[in-house]
Amino acid sequence: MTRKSADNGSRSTIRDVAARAGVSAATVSRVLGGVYPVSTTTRTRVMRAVRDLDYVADARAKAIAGVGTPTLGFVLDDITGPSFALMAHGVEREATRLGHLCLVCSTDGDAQHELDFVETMRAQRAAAVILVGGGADTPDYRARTAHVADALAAAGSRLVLCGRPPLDPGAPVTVIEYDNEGGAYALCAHVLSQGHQRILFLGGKPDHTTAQGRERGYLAAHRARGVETDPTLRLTGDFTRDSGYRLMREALAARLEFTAVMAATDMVAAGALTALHEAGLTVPGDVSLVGYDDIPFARDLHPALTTAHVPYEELGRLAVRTALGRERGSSSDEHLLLGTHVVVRDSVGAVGS
Amino acid sequence: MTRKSADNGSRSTIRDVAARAGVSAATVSRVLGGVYPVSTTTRTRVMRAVRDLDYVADARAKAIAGVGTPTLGFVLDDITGPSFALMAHGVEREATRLGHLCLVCSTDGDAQHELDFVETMRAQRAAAVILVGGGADTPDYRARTAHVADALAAAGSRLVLCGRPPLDPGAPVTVIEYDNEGGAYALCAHVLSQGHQRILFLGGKPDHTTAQGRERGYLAAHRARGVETDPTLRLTGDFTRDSGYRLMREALAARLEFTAVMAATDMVAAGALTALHEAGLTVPGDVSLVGYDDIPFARDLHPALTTAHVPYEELGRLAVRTALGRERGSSSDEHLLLGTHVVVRDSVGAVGS
DNA sequence: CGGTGTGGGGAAACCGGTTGCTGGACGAGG
DNA sequence: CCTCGTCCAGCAACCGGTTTCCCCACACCG
Repeated sequence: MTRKSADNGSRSTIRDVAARAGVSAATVSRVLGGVYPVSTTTRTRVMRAVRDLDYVADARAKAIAGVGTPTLGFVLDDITGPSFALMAHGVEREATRLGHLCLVCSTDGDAQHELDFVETMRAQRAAAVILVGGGADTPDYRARTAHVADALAAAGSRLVLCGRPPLDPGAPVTVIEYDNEGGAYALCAHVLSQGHQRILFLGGKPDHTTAQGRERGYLAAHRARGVETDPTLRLTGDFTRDSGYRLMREALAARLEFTAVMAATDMVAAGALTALHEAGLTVPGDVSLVGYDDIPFARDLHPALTTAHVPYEELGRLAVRTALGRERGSSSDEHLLLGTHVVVRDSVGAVGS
Repeated sequence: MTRKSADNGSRSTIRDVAARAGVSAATVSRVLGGVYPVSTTTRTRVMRAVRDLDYVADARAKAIAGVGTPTLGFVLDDITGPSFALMAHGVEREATRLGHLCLVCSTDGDAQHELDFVETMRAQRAAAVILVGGGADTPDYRARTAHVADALAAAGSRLVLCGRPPLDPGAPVTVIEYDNEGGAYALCAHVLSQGHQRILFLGGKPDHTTAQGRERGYLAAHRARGVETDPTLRLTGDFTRDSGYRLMREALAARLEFTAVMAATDMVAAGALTALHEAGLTVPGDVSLVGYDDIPFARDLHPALTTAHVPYEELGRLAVRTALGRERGSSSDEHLLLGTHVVVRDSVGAVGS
């Protein structure tokens, strides 16, 4: 009555199974575990007891004993964002394909929360922790992230930065980025090639590295073509749909002059598009528009959005693969840069046509 | 050299900390754990050792010992779907708010995979498992799900069905649904009230309960208004954007007669809208369109989509709350039904106007 | 018939924590 | 000065598994 009673919600232990099968716990473990020689009669008896009790071994106990499925932590800003969702999907698929469990946490941009979660993952002895999505690249950020990277590395785990500002070289970190600047450059060059000279840039937070990269591309494309940029055409907000909507309304209200809009994100572009429609402007007739990310919805906007495709799902897959399967040079800090390409749809037209 | 060597990637144990602080493991545990009386000098020594070694207690070991954060499992079809993402967000937020970890798994509609994951969750001794998203309501499904529900309940855990066909009464399951039929009824009634008589229904898989509920609402609204329904106007596909696009093209090619389209999903509506645009039809001028779900993107379609709002995020929150905080009647099977309401935007017009 | 090899299974140590119980040291009071 | 009570810390058992080591029984062979 003191223990081993199965009356309350208590799960049955391996010893319960052993007792029911009339063998020792060791034998049950061996039957279940694998390749140790066990006589057929014993095996059947044990299996029968297992089935009768509907026994499942405690994964945590197995983990502690050194056997068992490693888990992997996954942190993102907000699963609600389509690009994050795509990465999450990639991560999750690849993790389960490799037989890993996936602990997830969204931070809503709270850096402290993020750090806390990484600490939790360390306590969980996660095989790797994947941090996803851009952030502010402050010295403070670098220091703190480098510290958790060290802590993780010391524990035999690994920190993966995915589409996020890399740390100083030497930090035990795997970085997987995609080319924000290159994609934005190509995209902006495309718009410029249609004759547009004044392109409104709807950016993200000023210290957000993803936003910075895309703005750099925007600027570089102008420079390469010898087109001067007007600082008043560069607005900052965040990566949400509402930001795009609001920024666009403000730009319209301020009577800013532009013939094209480059949004830092497809979401921003979607909001901007709605604002344009509401103002009675047509796209691409009156103004051209491009986004960034190529989220699935981009083609269902009207007009279908010209944007830069980022292989988000593949990014997530890659993150877990490199995090887990880093055979050679266990401490080598890898850095991958995935390319992006522009996909032309219907939202940009030639100026003056 | 045999053990306790910290050379490889091995994390430090509580005994390492104890040794370094010159105390026993029990004392370290008590210092860290909480309220047990410990002298100040000992406490400082231990804390110092903890900091030196950057020690974090193994959460799995704690869990096994009966202390520690319970986790909770979360299964969905595909995190990429906006409504799923919303629910996932709600689940995750509420779980972390309550101090629980969140193990996630997406099944891509594979029932076997789903069952496997639930089994894994049982092995993890998850506090609850939340199954999200509709499925086929076959006898086989009921039997298998009921079985895992029993297994979970026997282990002191709980299965939560969220927006998904309920089991036979008596099964130890918490069901949280939203009113598919009612929402579809209201939505369809709204369309009918604008004078539309022939409404194309773009449905999901025939045996999918969510799709069925919405179709029932569609039919009931017709019946209530005395409008006859034409079976050839009810097409089946799935809940994806591509399905809507394809179905709409087929309907157009087949020269089906209709003045309005009711899509089973906003995603389906998005695809359908694009197909309509491509065919040179205007919405709502030539044909009216409604969706279902009120995903964030719905208002950025052009025209902004009239649809039924489902409180997905709240649904997720509620799921974990009821799953975890079921105080009274530990074995009572609860059943919650959340209401939906139609949100009118610009995609339906009066017929003949 | 006895020695040896081997297959099968149990006792016990271990994984990394927690906690009940015990006991020593120290201060206070008689 | 002795005794008693309190405070603190350690020993050891326990959580639920795995695995090493060992022993027993049996078959086989000389």
